[in-house]
Amino acid sequence: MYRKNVEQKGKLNPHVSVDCAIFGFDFEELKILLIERVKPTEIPNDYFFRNISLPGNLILDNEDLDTSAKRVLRELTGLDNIFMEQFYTFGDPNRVKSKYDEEWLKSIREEPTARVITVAYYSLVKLDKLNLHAASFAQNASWYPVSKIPDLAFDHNQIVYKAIQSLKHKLHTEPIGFELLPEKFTLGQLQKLYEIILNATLDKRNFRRKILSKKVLIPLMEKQVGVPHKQAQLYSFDKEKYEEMRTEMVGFDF
Amino acid sequence: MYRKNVEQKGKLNPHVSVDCAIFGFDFEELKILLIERVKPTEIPNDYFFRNISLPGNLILDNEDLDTSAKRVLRELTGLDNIFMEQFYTFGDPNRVKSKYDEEWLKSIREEPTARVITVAYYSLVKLDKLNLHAASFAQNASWYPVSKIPDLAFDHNQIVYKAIQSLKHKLHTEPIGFELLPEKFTLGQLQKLYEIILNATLDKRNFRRKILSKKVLIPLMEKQVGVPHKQAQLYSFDKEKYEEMRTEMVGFDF
DNA sequence: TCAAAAGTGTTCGGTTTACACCCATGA
DNA sequence: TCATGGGTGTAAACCGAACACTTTTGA
Repeated sequence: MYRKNVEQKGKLNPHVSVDCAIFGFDFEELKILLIERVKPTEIPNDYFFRNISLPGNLILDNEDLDTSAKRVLRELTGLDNIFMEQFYTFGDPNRVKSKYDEEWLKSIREEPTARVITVAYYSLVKLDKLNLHAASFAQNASWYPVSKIPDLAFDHNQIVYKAIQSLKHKLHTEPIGFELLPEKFTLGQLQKLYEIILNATLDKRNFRRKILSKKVLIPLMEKQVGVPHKQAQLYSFDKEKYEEMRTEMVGFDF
Repeated sequence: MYRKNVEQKGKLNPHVSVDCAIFGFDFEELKILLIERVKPTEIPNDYFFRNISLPGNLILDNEDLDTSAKRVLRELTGLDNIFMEQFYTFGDPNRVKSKYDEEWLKSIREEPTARVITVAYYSLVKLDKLNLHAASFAQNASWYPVSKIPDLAFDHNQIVYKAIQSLKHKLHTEPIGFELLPEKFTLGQLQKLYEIILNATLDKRNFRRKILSKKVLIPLMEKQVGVPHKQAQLYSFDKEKYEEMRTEMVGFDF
């Protein structure tokens, strides 16, 4: 059914796929969205096997790589306009690592033995925008803390590792943290996000000073409600202003 | 002949290529190595056309992407152990931009209309190690200043642009400048390299202080000779020490 | 009244910047 | 002797790091 769904939209290119490392932040941990497929197997005394992997798919033959990655995201999350960036391409001829991988490919691909290279993207989603029960939210997708990622199919553990590296690096140089937070957020939430992704503890006063000095946060006329402590000022990210500033100056460090 | 030469080594994968942006530095400018192929054409009154492009080739079917890029480099320059890094993958279905591109593909490819996505690498070579007259230095390859790059085949102008961006970025965060200089170099040469690649002027005293404070340059017992001014101290880059330091600390800025 | 996070300034030390003159060499 | 790049120190501005207490709220 999955295959059919895709084929309606064009001819699959059996040689190139995209895989997406989709990150979310729940104010506690950095999470990654993985899909699990269960398939009966012919191996005796082993009637099912689990195939946990990154969401991804073969590209369509008339489709740009970015478009393809966006499609994978939309099919899985129902979301458009998600922050997304290509970070690396994996092409080890031995990417298929186990008998399970082979079995799995046989069950979903027209050309299961074709060599496939995969272009990997990471993307950042605002969890509050995501409706996990949307009809479009297909398959057995679930969020895993990046600190507890299981054994994945193919070379996906390696891809996830590199995705996290790239994310960390990007967080140092561009204001992408906001992509993981709701439109309205507190400085405390932002700080926690930085601390968790960078795996460091930051000084509250210094962090606030630094972030506010960038002049890309808009303080809202609104405060947090329903928290058992002092209500924090809410801010939103001024993307337009940031884009302006970025074109003017070089090296806008975060 | 070119095709045959490659096919001896394995079966070509007609869907994926690698392209290499090879940079060199002659103490004056940053240069890039481009190849030019001239082919008779059937277009009336237009008996030849020029095809200037990045060196690149289809990958072999049993070959890793990095290996493939190394092969392209070795076939062209005769050099092994060159600094090399994958920076982006280009997969626009309309990468073939002109009638010339189509013609060219027809003359060299088994499947000239197949869609090809290309994994792009940049690499840095020490010009003094390169023997332009080596037998292995095939085809009409020549160095172009990056400030004067002609119209290239396919989407290669775009690839070059992104390669230069990546190189600049990398130069800020890692000591890759040494890869473009001879083993023994002066601080003046190093500074000039930074100034040219980053397109900025740097203060001599501050530059020296900063570079020397990293403690990865070994002052040699040797001075420049044959220059019509004071002879400069020669240095070499202590790669081992740098690797050590890098694993210990994070964020070794250049 | 308690727990939990919000909010707020100052000091210190290191880093970055700006800046100018004499030196050694080959032509 | 001239043109060319090599080599050097210091002061001021700036930036990052460290650090502690009061406030507001809901439970």
